[in-house]
Amino acid sequence: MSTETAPTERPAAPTLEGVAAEAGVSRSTVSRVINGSPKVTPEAIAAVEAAVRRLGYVPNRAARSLASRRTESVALVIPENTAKFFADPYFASVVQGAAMFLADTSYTLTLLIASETDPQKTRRYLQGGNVDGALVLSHHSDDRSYVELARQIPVVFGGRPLREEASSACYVDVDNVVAARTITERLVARGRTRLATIAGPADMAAGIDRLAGFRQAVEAAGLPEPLVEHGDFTPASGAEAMSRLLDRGAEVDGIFAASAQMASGALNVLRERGIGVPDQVGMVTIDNDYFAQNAVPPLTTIEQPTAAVGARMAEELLRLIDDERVPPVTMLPTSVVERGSE
Amino acid sequence: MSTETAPTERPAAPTLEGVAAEAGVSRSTVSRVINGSPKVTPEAIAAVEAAVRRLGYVPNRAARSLASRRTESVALVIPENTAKFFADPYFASVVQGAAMFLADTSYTLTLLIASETDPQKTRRYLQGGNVDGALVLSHHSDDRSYVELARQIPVVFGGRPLREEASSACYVDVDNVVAARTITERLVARGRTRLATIAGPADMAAGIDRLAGFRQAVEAAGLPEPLVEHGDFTPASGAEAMSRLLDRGAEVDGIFAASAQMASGALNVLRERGIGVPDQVGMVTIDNDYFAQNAVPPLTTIEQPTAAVGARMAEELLRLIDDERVPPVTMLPTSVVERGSE
DNA sequence: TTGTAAGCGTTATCAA
DNA sequence: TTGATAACGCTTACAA
Repeated sequence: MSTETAPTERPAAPTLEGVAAEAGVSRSTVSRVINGSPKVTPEAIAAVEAAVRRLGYVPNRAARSLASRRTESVALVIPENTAKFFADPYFASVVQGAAMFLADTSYTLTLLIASETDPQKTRRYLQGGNVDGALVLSHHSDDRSYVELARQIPVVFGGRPLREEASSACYVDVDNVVAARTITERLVARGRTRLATIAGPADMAAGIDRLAGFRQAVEAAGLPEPLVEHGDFTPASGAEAMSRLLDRGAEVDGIFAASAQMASGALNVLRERGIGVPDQVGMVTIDNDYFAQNAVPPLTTIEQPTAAVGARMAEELLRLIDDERVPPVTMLPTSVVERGSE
Repeated sequence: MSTETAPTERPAAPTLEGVAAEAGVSRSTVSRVINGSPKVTPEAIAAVEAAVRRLGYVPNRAARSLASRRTESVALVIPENTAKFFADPYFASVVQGAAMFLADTSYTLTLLIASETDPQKTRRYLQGGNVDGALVLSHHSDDRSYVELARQIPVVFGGRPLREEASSACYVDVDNVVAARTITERLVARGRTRLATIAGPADMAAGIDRLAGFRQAVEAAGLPEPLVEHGDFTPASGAEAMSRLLDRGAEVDGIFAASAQMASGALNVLRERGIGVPDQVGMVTIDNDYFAQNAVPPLTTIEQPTAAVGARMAEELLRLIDDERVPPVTMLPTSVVERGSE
């Protein structure tokens, strides 16, 4: 009868100590080689590297972290309420950008869903030395706690946090005001004069800024007070806002939807009511995702460098972790994608 | 002159030792309380918990991991080549399901982008004791290495791995054969007789299985040999496949697209060529994502419990980690969503 | 039930 | 340049 009880037989992983023995040097020297210290002789390096290869040695992260007091990992904080977080192409792309950037570094990305029921859990995790820093993709008005967090550990926000007073935090974003103004100007250039907007939430920076940009364009063109209905950036909310807009009875010939998802929902309503785009009403939006691309008709929109936003966030966070200076605000450029829907 | 040089002043985090002193017990007792050991008196528990609260103590993950030899974290392995991984609503939803499930446990989810240029990096990470297990969402033919990996650490696959010989791995999936057959039968029930399919990649289980299910339905109905064109599940590939299908000149009155994204691309081509759906040709697909929902016309499709797949994967992985037995194959049920496009 | 003490695998300090 | 040796903060036999 075998005395083995373990269902899975895993050989003990080689340790730094084992490598030291194999290479005929001390643990310190092995550690130095592993960490690329310059103060090691070529022979020692060679011996250690050979031993590492022979044994298939991989440093133990926990031990390293315990001794060095650095985890080499950062958290990506995602608000739980954004249940469909990943369903949003914008977020998906930002995450992708951050993940790809970090993949080329020694850092690891930990996904942290911020529990609504137990916000403390998130803070405990973040402050418990589990990560060296955090990327926060909230955007919501309740980002208050994260702004505070930024005083405790390095944090980079994706999108301008509403409460900017805490200058210790830095963020990466696009200029939503300019983007909205620019795309609205296309509507104006097409001769649209009775404008309306399906705006985003009034408690999110992107919602506020895009509405502001839209208003700037309307005023600059000397057009009458525009109609405004709010949505929450989702297709369904866009459809509802569009209905409300139409039900107000006012004539509208140009619409700026603050997100392509809302534009997509709005287009469905227009189609149902038999209103042609761009024949009867022009439509422009923001986000060059598949909602904008596959809309019927395809939409003239603003393209944001979403992956670049994520990558830049990660980059700045690592800088912050290394105690380097980073600009408090980084604005990435957007561009217009012309598709004739305006 | 101050002797402080640290740019950021962070007070030393309270340790278990500090809590022990504060509570007037030994470190072991604190540890027991923290870990919910039953062998502690209520008084001791109260004292420790009070001390923990007073000090705001948070256990150090690295130390705990080092001592217990468990990391309490699992990796989500994502193939780098799937550049638009997150852009795929299916993956996004599975990740979401896994993340939400884990959020309610003590486990952490680490995003691991599998570098193509340096596959060893991924294996080293996975085998280096950085995680207690891994969730693999590859689906591709090159999942060979991951199947091997499953012999080293607990692994749960999302979607049937092509090389199933390694029975040490387990996976969670839906029955793609049945799903494809079922939805194709709707086409048949509508009286469609000249069927075609825009199939998925021939080197992915989902592609193979859906094609097989489609063929089963065609044969069962006694219909003639169907036309087959392959795509890679993306909208663009669906459009191209649709074009090829039409260019073959054969009359087709019913199409099964193996993914809603491909169906979406195909619909664009049909629209351009003035072919009405469902008037002239019926279309059914798989995935009840926004591509299916917002297609024109909205598509009759198969709904998969995507989030549940992710949650189940995570659940089984934790079981595996606890050395419990889990079924090698878990099939989650799908359902038909009728929208009249067939 | 509680405490003592020996690790867990690295890094870091300080002599040599 | 190298090597002892002491942390790092926690878990876990083993004793009491």
